[in-house]
Amino acid sequence: MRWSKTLIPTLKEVPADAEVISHKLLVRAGYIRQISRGIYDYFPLALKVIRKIETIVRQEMDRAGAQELLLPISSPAELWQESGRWEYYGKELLRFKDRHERDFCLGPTHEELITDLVRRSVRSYRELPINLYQVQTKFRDEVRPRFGLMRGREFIMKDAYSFHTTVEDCRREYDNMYQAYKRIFTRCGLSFRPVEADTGAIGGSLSHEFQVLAESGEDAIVSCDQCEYAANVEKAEVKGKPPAARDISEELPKLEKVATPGKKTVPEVAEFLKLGANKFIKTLVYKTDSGDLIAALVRGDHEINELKLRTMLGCREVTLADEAAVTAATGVVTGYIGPIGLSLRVVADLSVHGMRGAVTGANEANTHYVDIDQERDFTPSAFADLRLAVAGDPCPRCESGKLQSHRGIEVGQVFYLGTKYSEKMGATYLDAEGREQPIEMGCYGIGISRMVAAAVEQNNDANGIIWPLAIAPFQVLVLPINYKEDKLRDAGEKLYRDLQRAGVEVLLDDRDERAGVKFKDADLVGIPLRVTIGAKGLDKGFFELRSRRDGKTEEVPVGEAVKVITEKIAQAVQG
RNA sequence: CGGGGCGUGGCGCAGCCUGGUAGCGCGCACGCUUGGGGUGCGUGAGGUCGCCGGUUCAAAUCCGGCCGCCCCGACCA
Repeated sequence: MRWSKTLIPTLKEVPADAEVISHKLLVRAGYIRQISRGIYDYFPLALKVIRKIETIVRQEMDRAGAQELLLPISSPAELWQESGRWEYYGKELLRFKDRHERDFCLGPTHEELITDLVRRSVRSYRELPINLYQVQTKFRDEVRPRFGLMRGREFIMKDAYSFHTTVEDCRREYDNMYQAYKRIFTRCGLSFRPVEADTGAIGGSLSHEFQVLAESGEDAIVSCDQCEYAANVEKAEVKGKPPAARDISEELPKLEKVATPGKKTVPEVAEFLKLGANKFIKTLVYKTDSGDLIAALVRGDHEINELKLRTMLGCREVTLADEAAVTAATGVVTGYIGPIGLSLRVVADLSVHGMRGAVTGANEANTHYVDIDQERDFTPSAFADLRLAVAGDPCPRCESGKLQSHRGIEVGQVFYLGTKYSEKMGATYLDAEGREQPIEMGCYGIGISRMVAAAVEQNNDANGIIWPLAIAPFQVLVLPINYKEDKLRDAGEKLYRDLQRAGVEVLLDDRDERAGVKFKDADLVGIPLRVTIGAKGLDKGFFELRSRRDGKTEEVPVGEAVKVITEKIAQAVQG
């Protein structure tokens, strides 16, 4: 393509509403423009990148045995009512009515539609397994869209759903998809890590996320420095230690109350009593979705993982209770709550088990207990792994490993769903004995538009974007320095034609702009290879071939340019 | 939803406190100039100052309401 005929509205100034680097660069380099919060236009270059990613995704999905189809973006409420998600999904589901006042929504994901499709078209075990996928726009009315393409409300996603007769076969497909995903992200040139994940609103019991490692990532993940274990912190298990053995002869100090006027938080009381936060038992009162208040205990230097708490309590939601509710239920102001003599149900993290010499609120204002011996002074209704994993924690899988923490951008997720949707929606098949059975399901998503942002987060410098070759909008930029000079223009036009003929994806900067402008735009836009055609070089019979990534420039004889470039591309695609 | 910030030509901003002619840089158009990292000079076009209402002789500026956008939190495949 010709630059002069392509809409690439580059900007000199950083847009005021962009925060992360990918958002800034994609806007500045003329790839995207915001139309409303979390909703963007994709300019021609952005669409090229998206198409490149989609192509890789399609090739690997097809190779893995999946088939592509296309489901509608809007769907009637009835299907969502069947699965229960019309209520469950809440405000994130964008709803509207048609002219007949019938309820509809824009699909945030497509389990309902695909399950409906399969139940109406698959009858026999002979037709299974099957894996169906689509690449399509999704809409989620996110509470807080942000960071450009990283968390949009409208975004492009590849979603696949597989259907099986047995759990084993479904697990086999899960692994098949896991491997396909590794190939996809590798081919796209991303540095990523698969991690164990929570299943969230989709449901199911086994899941991995594919996280692109980047500082700006919204997800915190931990990984073992010795073994393969890696998990989203939401999910990361914490290995509990059994309480230290008791020395019978040891004289334990008695439980005692101390005045802690006005000191409410762990850091405040710790400072006041000159004790480490790890001597504290933090008591947090949560409200469950059924309205119950429960107290959750965790060691003072740790944080409660609300997901673990929710899972343990078997409820959909837990929120920190507000102060008024806490005081109404316990008669104590927050900050001085403690498990000893508390009227609420108490659950405790393993870190609290067997604590001695501990400090916690005494359930009376401005007072804390000190020298608590957990086993002597109180017994929670249950101990469980309830805290957030942190860097330095022992690995839950291997003997000697320690966890490290990273930030990641979730670009893909695979789920084992089981029969959650098939049972609710009556998606069944007849087995060899003629009995009706619910279909086992898995689902597998990739955030295509988010991958664009993730790729830029991982591949940029002070001058702009540096696309991995596999997903770059063009492989080569041909840049004649002065388009008014016939010699340079002709050489540029010829190379452009020759490269196209050789199957290279090439953009020709045929604008009558000064060299500096073209160079700046070239760096910003991030095409991996640049051929600079200047008078000095051309007189000596060569072009300059420059790598956007490392800035290295080599002189290539005019006659060999196409060969050198095609070789370089072939080599990069392979490697 | 809670907290904070912002809304003035296409983009980035000043002006607002202390009411009276709407300004700067970039970009854009034209001319000359320059021609290997955003060239220089000149001329020019382009703005209901987010919207509605109020105060006032007079509102970008003061007051009220609403809308939009950004950040933090809650939320989230």
